[in-house]
Amino acid sequence: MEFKSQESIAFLLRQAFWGFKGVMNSKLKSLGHDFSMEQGGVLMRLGMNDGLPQNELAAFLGKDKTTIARLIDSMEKSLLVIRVASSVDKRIKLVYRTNKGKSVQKDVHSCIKETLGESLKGVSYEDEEITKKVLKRIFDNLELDKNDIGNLPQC
Amino acid sequence: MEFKSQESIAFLLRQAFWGFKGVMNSKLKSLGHDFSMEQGGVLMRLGMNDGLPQNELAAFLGKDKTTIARLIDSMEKSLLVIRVASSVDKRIKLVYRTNKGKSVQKDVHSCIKETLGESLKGVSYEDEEITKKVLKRIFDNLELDKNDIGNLPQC
DNA sequence: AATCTATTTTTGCATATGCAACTATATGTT
DNA sequence: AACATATAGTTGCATATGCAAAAATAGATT
Repeated sequence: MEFKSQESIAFLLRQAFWGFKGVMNSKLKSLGHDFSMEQGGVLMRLGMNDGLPQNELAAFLGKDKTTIARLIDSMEKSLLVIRVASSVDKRIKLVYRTNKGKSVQKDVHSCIKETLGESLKGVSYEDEEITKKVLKRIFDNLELDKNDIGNLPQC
Repeated sequence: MEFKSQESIAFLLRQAFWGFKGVMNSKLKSLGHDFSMEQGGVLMRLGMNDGLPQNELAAFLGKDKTTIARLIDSMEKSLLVIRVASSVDKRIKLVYRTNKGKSVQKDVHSCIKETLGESLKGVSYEDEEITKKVLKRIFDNLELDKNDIGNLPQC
C-alpha cells in the first residue's frame, strides 16, 4: 500500500497555510505595510485585549516566547506597540498597541477578511464548519502529544 | 458584528500547521535527526521521483526557489542528497537522494504516518475527506489570486 | 554569428522561528 | 532572613523563508 504524501492532510495543510500567508503578505505589502501576517496576528490579538504579557501572546499564537519577544522588538521599533512593565510584577511586560498600531490593525483586519473570502470561494458553510472542527481537533490532539514528550512512541 | 480571528479558518489553519510541524520536528529529533520537516518533505518528494530539478521541487512544495536552493545546500552538506548537472541543459541541477537519504526518508515516512494518526484521532473518515477537499480548494483559490497580482483588490 | 529574451540557479539582504542557556524577579520552605 | 524553586523575558545560535538582483545557460530572431 503506497503512501502518497501529497494527498495527506499534513501536506494539504502546509500548502493551504503557506498559500494563505503568501497572499496576506502580498496584500499587506500592496497597502504599504512592510511587516508580515505574524505581526498582524499580534495586533489582532491585542485588539481583543490590549496590554497582554508576551507570555500570553505566545500561548495564544502558538509560538515560542523568543519568537514573540523578537516580534515585539521589531513592532516596537516600527512604533506599532509599546512594552510597559507591570507594576505588580516587574518580570512581566505588558504589550499595548499604539495609535498607529490600532490604525494598522484595521488594515490587517480587512486583509484577513478579504483573503478569507477569496480562499473559501465555492466552499459550503457546512464544509467550512466541518473543516474548522477537524483543524481544532488536530491541534488539540497534537498539543496532548507534545505534553507526552519524554515517552515519545518509537516512530 | 464582531470578527473573532481565533475562530477563523486562517487562525485554525496556522495552529494546526505549526502544531504538526512542531510534533514532527520533536519526533525527528528524538530519532537523532537534526533536520526539520521541510528537509523531510524534499526526501519524500524525491522518493516518488528521484532526480528532480530544484525548480520542480519548489513548485511541488509551494516554496520559493531560493528556499529550496538553500534547503538543498544543507541537505547536500549532511550528505542526504547530491546535485547533478543535467547533461542536456547545464542550467538544470538534478537532485538525487544518497543512500543515506533513502534510509533517512524511511524514518521521515514513519514519522509522518505516526503524527498523522495521532492528529486525526477521533476524526471520521468522511470529515477527513471533506477537510482535504476544502484545504485543496483554499490552496487553488489562493493560487489563482496570486496570479492576479498587479490588480490586487483594495483590501 | 550576434543579439535579445527566457529559464534555472545562486547571492545579498531581511524577517520569522525555536532550542538552550541566561538574567531578573517572585514565591515558597526552612 | 536565607535558600531553593518557579516564572517572564532576553540573548546566542541555528534553520527556514522570500524578494530583488545577479550569473549562467538555452533558445529564438535578425
